[in-house]
Amino acid sequence: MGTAERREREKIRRKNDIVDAAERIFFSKGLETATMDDVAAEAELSKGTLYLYFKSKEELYLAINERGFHILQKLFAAAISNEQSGLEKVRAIGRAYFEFAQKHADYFNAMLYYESRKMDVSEKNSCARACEQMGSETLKIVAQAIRIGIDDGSIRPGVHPFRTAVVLWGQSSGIVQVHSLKAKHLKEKHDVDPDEIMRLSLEMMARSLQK
Amino acid sequence: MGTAERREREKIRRKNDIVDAAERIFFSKGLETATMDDVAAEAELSKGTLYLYFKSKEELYLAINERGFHILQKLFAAAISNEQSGLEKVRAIGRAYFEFAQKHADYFNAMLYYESRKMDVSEKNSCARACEQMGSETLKIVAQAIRIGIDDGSIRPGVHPFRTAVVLWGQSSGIVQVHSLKAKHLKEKHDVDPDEIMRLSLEMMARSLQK
DNA sequence: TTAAAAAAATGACTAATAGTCATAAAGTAA
DNA sequence: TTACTTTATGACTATTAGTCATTTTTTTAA
Repeated sequence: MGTAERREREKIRRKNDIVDAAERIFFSKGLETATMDDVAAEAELSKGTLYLYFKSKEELYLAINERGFHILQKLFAAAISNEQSGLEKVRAIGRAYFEFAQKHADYFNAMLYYESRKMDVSEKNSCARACEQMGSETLKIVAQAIRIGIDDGSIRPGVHPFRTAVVLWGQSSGIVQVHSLKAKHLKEKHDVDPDEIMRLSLEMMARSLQK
Repeated sequence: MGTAERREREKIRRKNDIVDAAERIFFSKGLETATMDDVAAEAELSKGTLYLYFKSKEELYLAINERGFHILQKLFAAAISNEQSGLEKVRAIGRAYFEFAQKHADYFNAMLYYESRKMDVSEKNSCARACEQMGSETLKIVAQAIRIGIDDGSIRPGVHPFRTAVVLWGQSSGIVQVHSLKAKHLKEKHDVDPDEIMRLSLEMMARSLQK
């Protein structure tokens, strides 16, 4: 009889429902302000039960991060397939990342929150592993696009695909962070349009791959 | 009589001593793990007195950040004056930033911790203002170096100095963050030398300014 | 159907820690 | 010496992550 299997399915569904509730709470109250009691109430569960499914607040964060990474990966896959040349693929990935940060700002901020913290390797949480794995895959996607660009001549030869992918990823993260965290400041104090900064950054990154 | 003045001086010295103690505690225990009781003990003060000088843990963090910004600004000033062409000045600023992140990793991490958090404008703390002010000045230094580069021909005309400065700043932040937070991961999982990533990033940023 | 066993759920409880405040000590001025 | 001001204290409160003994529900098997 499939009792165990059914229970397994229900457990997964339940975890999903909890993450749904956690998102509603975390995204509306802010990651730090929201409490586990809030999440338990929103999920219509006792606190003890909540901890039965997620053994810490961090694990809940990470489950949300994992969802964010999934969205991002899909956007990247779509971006790549829509373009011909390698350079255009790389540009499209950059645009997709910027789009993600804007249209899925909640996920982006949640991911930013955790990415900017040193995570010990010892924390071998399954979500953490999944996120790390997806990060690596993303890098490989960019490196592959660069390789295609070198072959089709849209990217100058001599660039090291993987290392360059890491650089582009880091640079993009920084710009998107600036856009997300300093948009108001840039606009009000320096009369600079944050979207223009993102476009300019994309252009400059593309330029550094050409010639 | 200069009683009030002397008291003012002593208050500033005391605040400094507290920040010294806070650094020892925060830098050794980690920003989140360290407690205000720890800091009070290290400063040989009661907790109540500590709160007389800094009204929150965040204000202490910010006082540390302010010190970090000062160091960074001095490094930038030195970097600029050591180079001739505008492009070389910009490169030197980039190198100085990377150097700061490595040689003053504690300050860098403290700054990163707060920079990556949305700070409300309502929090009109004096240290927060000072940090913001220094951030703006730093951007102006970069923009000025770009202007010099356009004039002396080492940077292509047509770049908008201030916007480009913002882009370079954002990109550098991202790369330095990657270097700081993912160094181990890059080395172990991808066999990539983090320092090489920083050098490559500098080279690519410089390339995007030339031609 | 029922009793024993297993799994899931509960919420009162603990521990940790940021921040407060009534009280006391030290310093200043007359 | 006395009245007043500033500085210092640490016991106390409030909040919240995480635990655990107990209860409720579900499953299994006779």
